Amino acid sequence: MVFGVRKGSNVRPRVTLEDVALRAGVSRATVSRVVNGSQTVKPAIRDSVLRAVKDLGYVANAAARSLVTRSTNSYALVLPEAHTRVFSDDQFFPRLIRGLSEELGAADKQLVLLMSSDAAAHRRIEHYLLGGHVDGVILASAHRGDPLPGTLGGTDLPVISNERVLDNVDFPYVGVDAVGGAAAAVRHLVGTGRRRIATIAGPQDMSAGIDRLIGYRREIARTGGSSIVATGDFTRQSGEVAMRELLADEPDLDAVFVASDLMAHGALRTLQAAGRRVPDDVAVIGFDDVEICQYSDPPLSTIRQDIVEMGRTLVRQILRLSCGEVVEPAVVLPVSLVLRQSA
Amino acid sequence: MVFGVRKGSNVRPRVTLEDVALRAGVSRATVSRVVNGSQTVKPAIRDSVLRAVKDLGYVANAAARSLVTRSTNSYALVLPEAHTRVFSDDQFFPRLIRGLSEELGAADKQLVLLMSSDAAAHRRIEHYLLGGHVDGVILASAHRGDPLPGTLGGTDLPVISNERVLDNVDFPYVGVDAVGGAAAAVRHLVGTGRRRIATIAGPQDMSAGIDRLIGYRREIARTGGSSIVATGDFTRQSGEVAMRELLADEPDLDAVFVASDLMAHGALRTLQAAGRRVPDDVAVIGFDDVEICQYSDPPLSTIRQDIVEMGRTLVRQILRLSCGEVVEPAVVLPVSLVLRQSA
DNA sequence: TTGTAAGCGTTATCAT
DNA sequence: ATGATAACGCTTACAA
Repeated sequence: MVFGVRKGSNVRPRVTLEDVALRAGVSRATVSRVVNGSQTVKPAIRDSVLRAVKDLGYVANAAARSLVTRSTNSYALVLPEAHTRVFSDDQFFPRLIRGLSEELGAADKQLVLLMSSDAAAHRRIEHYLLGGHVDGVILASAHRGDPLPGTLGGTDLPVISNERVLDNVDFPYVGVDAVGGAAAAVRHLVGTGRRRIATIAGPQDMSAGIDRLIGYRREIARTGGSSIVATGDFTRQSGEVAMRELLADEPDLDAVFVASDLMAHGALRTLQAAGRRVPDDVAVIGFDDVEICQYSDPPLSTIRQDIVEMGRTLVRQILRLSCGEVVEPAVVLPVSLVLRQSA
Repeated sequence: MVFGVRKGSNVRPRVTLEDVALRAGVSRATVSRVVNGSQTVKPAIRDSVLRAVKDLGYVANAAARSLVTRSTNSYALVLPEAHTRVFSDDQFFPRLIRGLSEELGAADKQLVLLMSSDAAAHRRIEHYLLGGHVDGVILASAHRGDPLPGTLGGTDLPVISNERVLDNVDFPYVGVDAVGGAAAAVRHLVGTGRRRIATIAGPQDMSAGIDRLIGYRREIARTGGSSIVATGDFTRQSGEVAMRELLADEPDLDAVFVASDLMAHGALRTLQAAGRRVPDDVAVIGFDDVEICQYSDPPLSTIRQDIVEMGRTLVRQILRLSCGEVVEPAVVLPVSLVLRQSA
C-alpha cells in the first residue's frame, strides 16, 4: 500500500518468481522449470515449489514471459465493423466468436477482438498487430479493397482468412461451400418444377456475396435457364427492395434464391404485400439458417452453414501456422439444404 | 532468415529501439522519448528519429513496454458463454461489443474477449486476468453464483460490471433503468385501459431478469392490481411456453409485459395460435428493441435500451478506474417506451 | 536537451 | 538435477 502507483491502481507488491524461489529455498530457474512443467525436477522439490506458488498466489507475468519467448498466446480476430452482418441479427458474428473462443480456449490461447471501423482504427490495428501483440491473425470477411491484408502479407505474422481470395494476397483460408450451396438451392427449385428462378445476390465485394451468385449462375446455366438477378447488401430492407425490383422486371417469376436469410425475410414481406403466395406462387430459399427462419411466415427453407465449426477450423489452422507448419491453402466446409415451407 | 525459430514462424530479425537509435545516431533513450511523444526533444533530432523509425518500420514491442510500464493497454470483456442472450439473435452481445470497441479504440486500447463457458474456461480466465494481461475487467451479465466476481474482488484489478449487484462483492456498474422501463411499460398498459396485466419474467439469477420483474410488480402494486407471472429464460421458445401457461391460468388476461423481445415474439405466436388478437384482445410489450420487433406480426411495442451506449460508458468508467480514479458506484442509463402496434 | 545505466520478470544456456 | 547468469526490448531516474 506504500508502493508508488505509476499507472493504474496496481498497488499490491507483485509476487514474482524470485519470491517463490526464496520461499521454496531454490533458484529462480528451478521455479521456472516447475511452473513450466519440466520433468527434470526432483518430485520433492517440485512439491515444495508448488506449495510456495500456491501460498504466495504466484502467477507468471505475461509480459516478461512473452518478452523472452517471443510469443503471446493471443490471436487476433480482425473484422470490418461496417460489415452489416456483424450488427444485424444475422448471428454470423456471435457464432464465429463462439467457435473461435471454444477452440482457442481448449488450446489455452486468448482472443483479442479488433474492429476495423475506420481509417484511424485501421492504423491502430496495423500498429497493434505489428507490435507483436499476437501470434497470429484471423481475418474475417475482409472486403475487397481493404488495405490490411496487403500490409499483413508483407509480414511474417501468420494469417488465416475466411475469404476465398483477397485482392492480391492470398492467405490460406477456411470457408464454406457457398457455390455448392447456392447451386443446391437452385437445383432443388428446378427439381420441384420451378422455371423462372431469380436471385437476390449479396454485395459483390466479398466472397459471401460473390460465391453465392456464382453458384446460382452456374446451376441456372446448367439447366439452360437464364439468370435474373437483383442485388442487396444482406439486410432485410435491401431484400424487400430487391424483391420489388424483381417483381417489376419479371412478374412471372416462380422462385427466388436469396443470398441471405435476412434478405429472404425481407423478400417474403414484399411477396406477401404483392399478394403472391409462398410457396404456391413463388418459392423462396435463403442462405445461412439463422433463427428467424423458423419463425418467418412461412418458415424459410435455406442453406445451412456451420459457422461455429468454421470458427473452430480457423483456429486449428492458425495454430498450426504459428507453429511453422504449412497448412492446406483451402479448407471448404460443407453446407446443407434445409427444407421448411417456403420451398 | 538464419535466425533460430523458437516458437512461431517469426523469422525476420525484429527491429528494436537500438536499431533505430543506431540509424538516427542517438541514444535509445532519445528514441524512446520521440516514440512516446516527449516534448523535450529538439525538433531536428525528433525528425531524424522519426525518419529512422519509418525507414526501419519500427514498432515498439508490446511485451517489453508492458513489462516496465506495468500496463498493457488491453481490457478484458468477460462473459458467460452459457448466456442465452449471447448466441441467440438478441443482439445484446454484438451491440455491447460495438460500444466497447468504439470507445476503447478511441483511447487506443484493445479488447480481449473471455468466454467463461465451463469450469476449465473459468480457471483459465482467472489465471489470465491475474497474470497481468489486462489493465481492467468488464464483467458482463455475470450470473448469480458465478465465482469469478469473488475472485476478482480480492484483487487490485479494476473491475466494472453491468449488473446491479453480484453475490457478495459489488463493483461499480453501468446498467440501464430496467426497473423504470418495466414500470413504464405497465403504466402504458394501465393507461390504455388494460386491467388484467400479466408478465413473462426472465431468469431470476441476473439483474436483467430480476429488475424487469421488480418494475412490473412495483407498478402493478401501485395501481392496486395483482401480479400474474410466468417465467422464461429469454428465448423465444420459453416465451411460447410461458404464454401458454399464462393463458391456461388466467384466460381473461388482456395484456402481457414480456421481459425480452425474443420471448415476446414467442408469446405472439402462442397468442395467435390461441386465437387471441393482438392488440385487440391482448396487448403485448417487450423489452430490448431488437430488430425483429419491426418485423413481427404485429410489430412489437417495446422498451428500448441503448446497449451500444452502455458499452461506451462501461469503457469510460473502467478507463477512469484504471487510472486510479474513483468512479460513481452506479451509472444508470435511461430507457424509452417505443410504441408500435402490439400495444 | 541528451546519454548512461538500472531495472522490469521471465526463460534458457551453460556450468556444476 | 540445480544454480548462476545472460539475454529479451523497453522506460526512466539520474547524470552530464
